[in-house]
Amino acid sequence: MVTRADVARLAGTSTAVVTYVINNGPRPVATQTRERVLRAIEELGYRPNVLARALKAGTTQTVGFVVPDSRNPFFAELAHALEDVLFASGYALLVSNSADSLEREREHVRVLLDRQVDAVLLISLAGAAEVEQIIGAKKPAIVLHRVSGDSSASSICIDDKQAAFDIVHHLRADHGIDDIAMISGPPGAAVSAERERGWARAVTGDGRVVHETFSIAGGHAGAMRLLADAGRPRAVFAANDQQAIGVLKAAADLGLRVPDDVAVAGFDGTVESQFSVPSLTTVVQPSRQIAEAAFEILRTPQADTPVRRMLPHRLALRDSCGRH
Amino acid sequence: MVTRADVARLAGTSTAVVTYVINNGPRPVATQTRERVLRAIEELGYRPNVLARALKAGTTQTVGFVVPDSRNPFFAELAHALEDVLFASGYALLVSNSADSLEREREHVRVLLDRQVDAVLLISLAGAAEVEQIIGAKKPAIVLHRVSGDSSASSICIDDKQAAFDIVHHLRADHGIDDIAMISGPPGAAVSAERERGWARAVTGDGRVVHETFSIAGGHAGAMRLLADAGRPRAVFAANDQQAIGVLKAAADLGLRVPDDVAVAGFDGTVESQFSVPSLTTVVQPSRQIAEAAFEILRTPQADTPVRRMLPHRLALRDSCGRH
DNA sequence: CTGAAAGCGCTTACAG
DNA sequence: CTGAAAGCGCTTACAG
Repeated sequence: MVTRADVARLAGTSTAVVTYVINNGPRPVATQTRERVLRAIEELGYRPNVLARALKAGTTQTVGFVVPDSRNPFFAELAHALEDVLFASGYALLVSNSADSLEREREHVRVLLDRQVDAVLLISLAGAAEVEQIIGAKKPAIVLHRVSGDSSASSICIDDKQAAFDIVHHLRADHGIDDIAMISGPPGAAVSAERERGWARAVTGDGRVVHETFSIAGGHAGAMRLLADAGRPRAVFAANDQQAIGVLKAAADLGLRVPDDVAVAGFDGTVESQFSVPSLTTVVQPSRQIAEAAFEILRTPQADTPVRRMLPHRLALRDSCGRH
Repeated sequence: MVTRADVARLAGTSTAVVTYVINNGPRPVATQTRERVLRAIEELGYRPNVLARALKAGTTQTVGFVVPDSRNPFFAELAHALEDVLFASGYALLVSNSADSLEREREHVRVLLDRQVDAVLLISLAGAAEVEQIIGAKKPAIVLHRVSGDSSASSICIDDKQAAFDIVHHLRADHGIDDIAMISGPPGAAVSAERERGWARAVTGDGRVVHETFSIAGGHAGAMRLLADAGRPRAVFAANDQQAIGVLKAAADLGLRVPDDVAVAGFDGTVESQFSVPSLTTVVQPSRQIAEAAFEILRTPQADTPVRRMLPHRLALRDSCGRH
């Protein structure tokens, strides 16, 4: 392995000068010397050891991202957007799966901190208590969903409650459907709680809720229960697109037509929602902007007060509700 | 930040002993001393700096994984399985997206090597030429698809050609469909070339191929072209599940029934293939075993000869071909 | 069984 | 503008 010392030797300078050339500072280097160093780097095929730099400089240019399940297309889109934004600035992203276990979430945060990440992004299963761990380690914590008022973490989110209200209200007001059930996330899940509130407000308290995991299988199971009996609802609102896709499948299994027999709406706006059969009416979260906002926050030296950003959502009205 | 020196001071020992306790070696430590060290660690809430360890020990316990697109559910499943397997042994996974650009693929490999990953896993867009770069850096390279005979990389794959043959032959032999078109990947894509050969052998050379990106949109676009005209094929085999889901959507858009008007088969065996409407007949790749095999290879000190593992595939026969 | 010391590959004041 | 030297937080021969 070629090191800075090898380059310095070949260029006939000190290692400090090699560093100055590579980092364009903090001291100036004579043009001639710079040329020699550059040539030596070229000749040896030298590449700096990022680790050693990190140890000394105190920044790893690495960000951690803990999600419940990286296979969920929405989280995959978020992670992809983050990676893209970060890579452009020389950062890398370490993604961890909490697998719906609070214990694992905590462990992953710890491991990420051990690895000296510069910041931790988090989709927390519960109230984001691990955030204090991150703050304690003097690293920025950014939660990518709604947090309760007193958390010391920054957060980026859309208005989940309002968005849920909007889409459910659309079913009522524009399609005249009153009987709207909801498939929510696991009891206590931070992400779905607000969406449930928005739904409840829109249906003015009437309607069944079932709690399922945030997966296609969860949505399918929930829908099989909701739609099997005669008193089935005229519409189902699911807390995420994965569940909604499971609902579409359950309807097909039961021989029900969507949207004629039952209308379906999801939440997230993943690519697959555009191509499901039928295409899915859903709330679109601006994943790219969320990623960009996260990067912006973690780049700017933080004051003591956490940053809170609420981004706009939009509705995608498609075939699963009748397309208008 | 608490360091080993702080622990040593509080425990009244040298930093070496602290290391011996933490690493359980390589030197023995008296029980009493160990107790004192453990207590000091506890009291200070000390956590080792993984970076510093990596610099000295020469291993980062980090593995890189370069994929064309981490949002593709199959790659997401692979990455997830890898992360799971790796995490259990204290490793972390760094996922990068080559975004269908050979240049980006190369750049990502370089960046991963700069970050001193212990090994690079790769789904290569082309012939895996970057592999030599990795080998040159004296790191294990493991390609997660078929490689040509002379590569010095290890590889793990299924028999793509045979698998493609099997599923296409099933359509012919068991469903009596002769007119089977294929939607393949972009021209020259390493992953789809073998699948194309298997299809060609099964249809005995007859049938149209169109080349599209490995996405739902790609499959949709390809199918719109194939299925729009009167002389449309009776079945479409897509090079991956994403494309196949796009085909299902295109059929629905055109008012064609699947499988009555057109049968559809995919490749990969992602979770979404089980829940599409109709459910998708596909080749199932054993993602978990691929991940486990990869970890096994990178753990075992490599001989000079690359390891080649061919894992078994299976067919999932579902509604999109008539379910038998 | 334990400690003092060198060193992993960098960066950065400090002199000159 | 450049170099010698200390140090980031660890690990590991080498003595004792």
